Amino acid sequence: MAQISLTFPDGNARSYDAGITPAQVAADISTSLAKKAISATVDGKHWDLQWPIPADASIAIHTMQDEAQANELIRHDLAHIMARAVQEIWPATKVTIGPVIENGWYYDFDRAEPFTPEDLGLIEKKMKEIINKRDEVRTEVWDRARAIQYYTDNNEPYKVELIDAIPGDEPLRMYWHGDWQDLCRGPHLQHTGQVPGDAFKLMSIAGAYWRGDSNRQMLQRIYGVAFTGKEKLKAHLTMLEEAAKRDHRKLGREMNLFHMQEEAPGMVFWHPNGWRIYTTLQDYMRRMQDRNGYVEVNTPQVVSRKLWEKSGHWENYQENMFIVEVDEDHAREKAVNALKPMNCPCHIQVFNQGLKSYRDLPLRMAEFGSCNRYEPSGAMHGIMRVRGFTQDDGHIFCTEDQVESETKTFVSFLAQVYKDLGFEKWRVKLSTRPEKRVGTEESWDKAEAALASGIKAAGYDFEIQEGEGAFYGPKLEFVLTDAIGRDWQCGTLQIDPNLPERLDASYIGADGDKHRPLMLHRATLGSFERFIGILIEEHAGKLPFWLAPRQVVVASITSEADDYVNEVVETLRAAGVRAEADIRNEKINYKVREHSVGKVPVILAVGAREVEERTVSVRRLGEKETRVESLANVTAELATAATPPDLL
RNA sequence: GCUGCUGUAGCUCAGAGGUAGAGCACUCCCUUGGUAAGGGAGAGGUCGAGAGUUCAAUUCUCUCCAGCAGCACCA
Repeated sequence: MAQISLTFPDGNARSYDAGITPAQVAADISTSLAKKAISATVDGKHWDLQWPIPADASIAIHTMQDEAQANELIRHDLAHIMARAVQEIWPATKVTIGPVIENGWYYDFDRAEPFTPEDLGLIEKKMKEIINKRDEVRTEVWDRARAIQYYTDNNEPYKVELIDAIPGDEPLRMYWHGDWQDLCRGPHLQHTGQVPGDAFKLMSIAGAYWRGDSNRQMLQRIYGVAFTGKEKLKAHLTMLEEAAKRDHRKLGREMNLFHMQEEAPGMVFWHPNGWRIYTTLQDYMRRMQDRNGYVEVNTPQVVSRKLWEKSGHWENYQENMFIVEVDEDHAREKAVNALKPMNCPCHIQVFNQGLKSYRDLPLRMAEFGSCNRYEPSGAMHGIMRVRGFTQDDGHIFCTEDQVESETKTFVSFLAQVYKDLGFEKWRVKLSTRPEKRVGTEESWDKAEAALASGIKAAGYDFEIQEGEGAFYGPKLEFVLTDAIGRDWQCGTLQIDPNLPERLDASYIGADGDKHRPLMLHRATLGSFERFIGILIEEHAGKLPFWLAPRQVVVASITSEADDYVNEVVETLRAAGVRAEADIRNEKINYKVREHSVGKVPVILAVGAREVEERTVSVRRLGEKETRVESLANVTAELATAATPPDLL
């Protein structure tokens, strides 16, 4: 038997027979480790204790203390245990796939009857039974023909299809949890009893397309969460409850920011408080863009079909457009228009007026552009995904050589904006060439490289989303996360050589000839609607003072202070602070509670003492203590806090 | 758009085949109270829309609309 050398994390190496399993290695080290071992990492790969190690390798044995590996195994085993439970309860159910995801797993089933919420309880109970049985987990490697035959015999067509889709003809790994079998890459635990029976929970049932293809069968997906211990599960569930309180839809109501109603699905009715945030943000963005060399324009909402035909949207985007037909009786001729779903074609129209010189490039054109898109009904989400929205849009007309430096400039600009708005964590994704695309490989190489080096030059890292680019060019996505961890693309930067071509944009070069500019689509916030939604969730409604729609409430403690309250409000307003009086006949406790719930950052309470001393009692949102300050000091302090960061 | 669920007062929700309730919010009165809900009274609803079954439907059935979760979509 050949010998192999295994190197442990501490640097020591031991010699074993080739084909030894990590379970045997653990047993060789100590009986206690053999008991506690759950898996191994062999040459960087997560390795089942039962898999033989063929050659020299590095090895680390894992126990439940290794959170990452333990979670993966627990969740993966639970996926199998859940599928087994479902098939034991409803034997006609067909199984498909069940991967580990963040915090848990899901498994997709094909079953005629829909699962009900009550079924989740049944399944959980059955899962606990399986865990208590401590059934052995076994694995074998089968050749494809045998596996296909097996699944055909067992009437599991989805598994057959999965095998067919696995490239090459390498053998397949099979796993058993007791008598229940699944096709699986592994690794897994050694018996079902290793899964903590009190640290998982089935969360929800939802539809999901087989293989993510909306033309195919809709399956039923069950989601679960699982952790290494029940305290961790509890902490996770508590976190979800807390996150729900930050939901912008809930806070939007509580802070009286906006509403939406049935008659205008996907459209926002902004209330005074919400609109205050919106305009404050817009004023800030306008100043920032002015300072960064943008020229601002404004273009029409309703544009003839003819332009959309030229731009290609009529052909490729029509189902997402609001088509506007003018009534024949009132129009000279029947005209078909569409509400603009994006601003780019209009910006090219502005660019195309008059001759442009290479000296004009890069030309940074911005618009707070209102767009309307007929989004699929199921896609809408509060104000984060809507049908009517305003982008902080901009298009940079430039040459190929300018792309990298424009990218760098834009990323730095965006980073400053996000920082000013209180976002520490955001991610950049680079989406590369998709399968269906236009343009040469060479131009894609250049474009992708220009974006990549532009981000690096600005000092940021990025992830790559293979094949996720637009058909005309690669793009950057700047992603923020909402209260419950869903990603939202906010900023974007896309290289587009296509639209300038279609709409015949050109400039005169140094050589006196006409040239085609490139167009960079870019947005920093993305849309005011989505960004404000994210902003609310990020700050749990407690916006930075300068952005807060209501900044200060001056509340009287007794009616004798009413005149002074009004004077304080006047003083603050004169200093540029959004202040309002609350001289209602209510107790100070009541007023403090109400304005705290309404997320007003500062409450100034005044009673007889403050009137006498010309002071105010300052209470900041989220703080218990109050302090008494002179009116002059507080006014100066709040005036500074109310100043947008770019004006400080 | 697809699967499932939901729709009752401004908000959060209860309710039953016989015509609707609570708490908070709102209005008025009493209370002038020192930092997260003082007390009392009052007003408020075509029970998402339409059709069907029934002596009778807000309740049961169907269709539509909207929302929620997930999937798909997001040049």
